[in-house]
Amino acid sequence: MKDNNDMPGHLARRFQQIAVAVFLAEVGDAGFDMTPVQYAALATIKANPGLDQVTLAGLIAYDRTTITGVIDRLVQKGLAERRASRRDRRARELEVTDEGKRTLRKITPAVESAQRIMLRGLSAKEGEELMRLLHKAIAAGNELSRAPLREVQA
Amino acid sequence: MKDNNDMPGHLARRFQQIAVAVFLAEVGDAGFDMTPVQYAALATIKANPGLDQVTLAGLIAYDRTTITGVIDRLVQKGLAERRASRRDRRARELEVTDEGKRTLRKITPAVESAQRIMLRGLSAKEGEELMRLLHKAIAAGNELSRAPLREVQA
DNA sequence: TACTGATAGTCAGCATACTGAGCAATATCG
DNA sequence: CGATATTGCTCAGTATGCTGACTATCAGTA
Repeated sequence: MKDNNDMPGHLARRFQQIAVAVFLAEVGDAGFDMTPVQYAALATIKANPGLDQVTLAGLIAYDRTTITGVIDRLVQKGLAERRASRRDRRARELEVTDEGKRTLRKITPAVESAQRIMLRGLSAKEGEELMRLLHKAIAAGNELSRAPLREVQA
Repeated sequence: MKDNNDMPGHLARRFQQIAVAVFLAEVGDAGFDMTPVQYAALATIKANPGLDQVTLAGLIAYDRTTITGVIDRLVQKGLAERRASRRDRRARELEVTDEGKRTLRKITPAVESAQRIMLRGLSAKEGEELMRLLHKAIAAGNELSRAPLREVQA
């Protein structure tokens, strides 16, 4: 009888659950109110100023319907801006505000600390191996979800 | 500049995202409408007939407030029953119905197929190593989430 | 036994995620 | 050019997951 705990799907869920809890705890202790999803979106906007929502979704593998709400909240907190594009009036160009940049700078240590904590049961070598295997499994399954990773076109 | 894709938290999210999509696709193709969370709950009730909701939550590491809705849906589909306990009038005893048992039997091949697909990018050895590392990381982080795994007391 | 604390379950509220539908704008092709 | 297809975004609806609060009940103790 196969136990739930021997199923990769169940382990995936539990690891993610812990990862989110650790992230929120570290970031919260540092005095910030931001989710992992919001952080990834904000950091990606900063690295690609002026990108549109679909491109952002592709870069971090979010569903396009999820991005809408995430950006709503970043905008509402004053960390990002959403402007109509002039080249394509359907699209919204995204920018990080000055306060968003300040927040990103100050929050980074807590984010990095969270990444260490969620691997604290593993040696450095095991941690790297886990990352490698996750990468490989994800690459093979990328197209199986509605929100696959998409590279930017040059 | 550390990329999102080098952060274990982000990889955890993506792997889980793919795992859920694969599960829903396989189970849906087999003609069933069940989520990974519902499946784990139903299978665990079947393996521990008469258990209460808090114990169930501990066995699969769900939050107790999440369990309520999951069981609501299992009951609504006619797959499980919720009865008041006679020993403790606060508690609800959970059972799998006959149809729930039939469903579990018939759905198992699709569930196992999903587990294989989500590891299809890895060799058998790599798949086992990924499971081992996830187990180890999860064990170390178990107490960091609000819904840790709890063993049953004998 | 009365008081205190802990426990089982639910609920409201918020934040992902997804399905499917729809609108507006752009791209493509006959 | 005009019909059609595609694309960017949003919205309604559903299902996790969590925080925090609340009720009912139970357990332990003075």
